[in-house]
Amino acid sequence: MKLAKLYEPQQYEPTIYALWETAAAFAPNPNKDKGVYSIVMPPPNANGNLHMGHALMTAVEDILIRYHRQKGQSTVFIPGADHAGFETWVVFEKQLEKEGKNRFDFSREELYSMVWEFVAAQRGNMEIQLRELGASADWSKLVFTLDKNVIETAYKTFKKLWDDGLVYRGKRLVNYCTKHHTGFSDIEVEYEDRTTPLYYLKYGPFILATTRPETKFGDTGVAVHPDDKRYSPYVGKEIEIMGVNGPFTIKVVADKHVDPKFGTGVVKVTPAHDFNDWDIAQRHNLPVIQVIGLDGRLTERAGRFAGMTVLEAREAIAKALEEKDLLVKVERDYKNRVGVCYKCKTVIEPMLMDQWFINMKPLAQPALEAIKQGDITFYPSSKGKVLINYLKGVRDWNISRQIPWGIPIPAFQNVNNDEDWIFDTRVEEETIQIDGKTYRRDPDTFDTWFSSGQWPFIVTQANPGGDLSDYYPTSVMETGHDILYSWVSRMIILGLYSANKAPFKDVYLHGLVLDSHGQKMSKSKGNVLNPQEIVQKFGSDALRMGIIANRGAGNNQAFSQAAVVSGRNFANKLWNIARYIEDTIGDDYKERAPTPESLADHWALRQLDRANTRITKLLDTYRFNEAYETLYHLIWNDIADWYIEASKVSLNKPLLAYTLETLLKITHPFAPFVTETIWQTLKWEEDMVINSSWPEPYQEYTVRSAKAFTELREVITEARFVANELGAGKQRLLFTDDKLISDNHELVRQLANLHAVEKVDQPRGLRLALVKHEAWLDVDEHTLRKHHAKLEKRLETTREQIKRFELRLNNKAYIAHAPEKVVAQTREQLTEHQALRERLAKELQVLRGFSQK
RNA sequence: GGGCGCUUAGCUCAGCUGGCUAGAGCAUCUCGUUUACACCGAGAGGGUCGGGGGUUCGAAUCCCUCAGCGCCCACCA
Repeated sequence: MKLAKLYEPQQYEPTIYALWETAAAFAPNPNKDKGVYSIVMPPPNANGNLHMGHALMTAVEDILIRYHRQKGQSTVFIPGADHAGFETWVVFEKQLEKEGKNRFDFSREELYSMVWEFVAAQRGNMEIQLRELGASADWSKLVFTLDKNVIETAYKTFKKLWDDGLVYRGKRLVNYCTKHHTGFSDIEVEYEDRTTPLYYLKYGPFILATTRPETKFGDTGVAVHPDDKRYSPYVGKEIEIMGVNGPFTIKVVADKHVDPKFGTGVVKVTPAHDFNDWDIAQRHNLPVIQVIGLDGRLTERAGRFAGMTVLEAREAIAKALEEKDLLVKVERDYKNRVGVCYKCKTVIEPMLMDQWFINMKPLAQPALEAIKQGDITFYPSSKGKVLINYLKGVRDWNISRQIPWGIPIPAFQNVNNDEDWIFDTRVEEETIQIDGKTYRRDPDTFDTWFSSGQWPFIVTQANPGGDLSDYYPTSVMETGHDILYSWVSRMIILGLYSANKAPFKDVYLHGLVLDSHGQKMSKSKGNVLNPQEIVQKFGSDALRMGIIANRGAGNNQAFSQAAVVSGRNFANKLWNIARYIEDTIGDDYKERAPTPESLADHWALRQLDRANTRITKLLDTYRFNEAYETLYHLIWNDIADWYIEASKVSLNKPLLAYTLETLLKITHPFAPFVTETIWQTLKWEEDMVINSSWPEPYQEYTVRSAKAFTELREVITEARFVANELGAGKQRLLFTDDKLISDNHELVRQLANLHAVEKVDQPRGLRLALVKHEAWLDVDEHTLRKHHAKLEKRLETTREQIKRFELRLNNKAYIAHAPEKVVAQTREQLTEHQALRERLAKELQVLRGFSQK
């Protein structure tokens, strides 16, 4: 035998993957007669390692890819690697710090090439890991997010937005991390509940509450609600305030933003350091004064407090105010929500900066319509609603980042005129000359999402491995639900804008893979599971099946090692089915004519056909867990438990071969390695299962024979059940004149583990509670009596069920309204249960007879 | 405050357009080494589908309501 007793995945997986790769099995079929199918892989971070989320992502995407490839579509799975702008920059800068270096000691070019080397050293790891996960991606089509074509396309789009007036340079408040020295877009900011003191200050004639006394040097107004009678005399007036650095005057404005019920109903307005205050200042023409610098320290404007950090200044100023008797009280345990940097948790400072913004409203409109019209279908559908809700309130997108690791923004500013900006892609030059004027380049880079938002059309229409335009729009975008806004929405928006078509037809969103206790995996908690370790331990197929089992779309769910173990066992089960078949018919058996002979043959063909139809339907609707469950039951409960066992009594070699071949084909998307290993070990016709065709519906069986087999199954199951209950060891089964049992007595004997199945003239012993057949277990009176109580209980349940069916059928409305099929089914059930009742009652009578003796 | 979910067996979760006795994996109990498989086989127990109301011949599924939990967004001077 070629197949070992135990399937040990580690022994085969690398070889199998290499086999596919050298055979170029992942390349799209040039024949597009059956249509095209494409998935663009969300590019993993080029310098990182894969986590469980990637394992789930790969499982789902690769199942779809392999399935559609087998269906004969020209299928491509396009891999990518992400430079991951800010993410990678954070890791790099940390390392730089460790070496005692500072980013400001280097030029942009120097830093860029340093990070490039840093990433290059790591690159390849994640590609190896994707291979381990079995991703059948076409590696010749891999795109790195900093490839020339990517940058060129990003520039083209930026130019188009520029020309269309959809991108603008604006001095705005942006979310700024003072540790990482960069601004963010609105959706990148995380919010946390923090305890902050709430200071009540004397402010001229008012008392007002603030959490940020350190910004008071930037105050340019005081605001009250327009309807607030307490303060209406002051509105519009300039009032004098005593401050820590002496008196100053300030204007009182009325603005609806102010909540009269909060604090004292008076707000100081600091336009340069608060988003709402900025808005108030815009509405009332208040000046803007910056008192916090990009380094997070107070500026000269703060007088003797200049140079202090925000927190230092807060304490110092509060103290100074107290000394001047300007501090009324402090609420120490006030809780408020503050924006923090999602990497370092530093409090985000709203900072007045010149940045490039994309005007989102006009761009979001077509995306909204596309989703509403159903041009894009979401799985789960609720995520479509979430996205619509987001797009309706979408705000302008800040795409400038003050980090060197990314695509340089192709814009230059006239050194003599701040307002004069031009588009130019000569970003490697610090300054350029045009018409005798000198322009200095923008030192910033694009937000990573600006280029990755164009990913689907970049990798299809500008793929360095060849034109893949025919594969745009892609078939489905599969990614994590946590990047619905940051990525999926931008892809839709920019796809519609640049390529005039939504970038994908379907969106399938998976949830987070949590640890076994339902906690989010994170390095700090130390609960991160490494997919590689799981693969090493249980095999790639096991991880794939374990991670999709019992998992619905869009929901976060705990990782279950038990499910992976179950997947490993399942792979082993399939392996052993193959072993049995190899042992029975040899490893080079070629005949596959699936001509059913025995009842089991007919039944097996029907089960295969039914399962195949069902799995096909489920995969077409992204119901992976149900598809897997269906497959699991087909293989384990139908084929292994029944058909293989039945074939030991009546062997049909070609049909056995056909069964295995079909199983390998439909299992392949779920368990690519074990199926290919078996396929390669047995010499099947087609060279590789990855290239095999998905089985067509096959109905060359007779339903009557298939049903007859299910009746035999009932006989066997009942015999097993009763024998088990009696606990009296191997039994003898008797029947009078039953053709089905007579014809299949050996099958019944073996599968029910009986001593013998015999035809008798006078039955004796315990009659089986069967509806359609009469059979007895040849047990003695003593055993029979023990069984009495159990029989009574069964009769009782049967009676209850009959009552329920009768009740339903006596309901005229039910007969009138329910579909005929359902009614007929109920009638049938009633008849069957009535027959069962008769038999059980009769049996009990016999038993009572014994008891009375 | 706005939006989106979740609550089903001891645990983790499936259950599509309402229709078999509500399912799976793991766990539990009983029996079993019959050469494909102990990563196994045969069998069993276990759920008033969060509570209440409604629509319907029929509700885990649709609607309302209450309770609990979670996520996202906005606001928090």
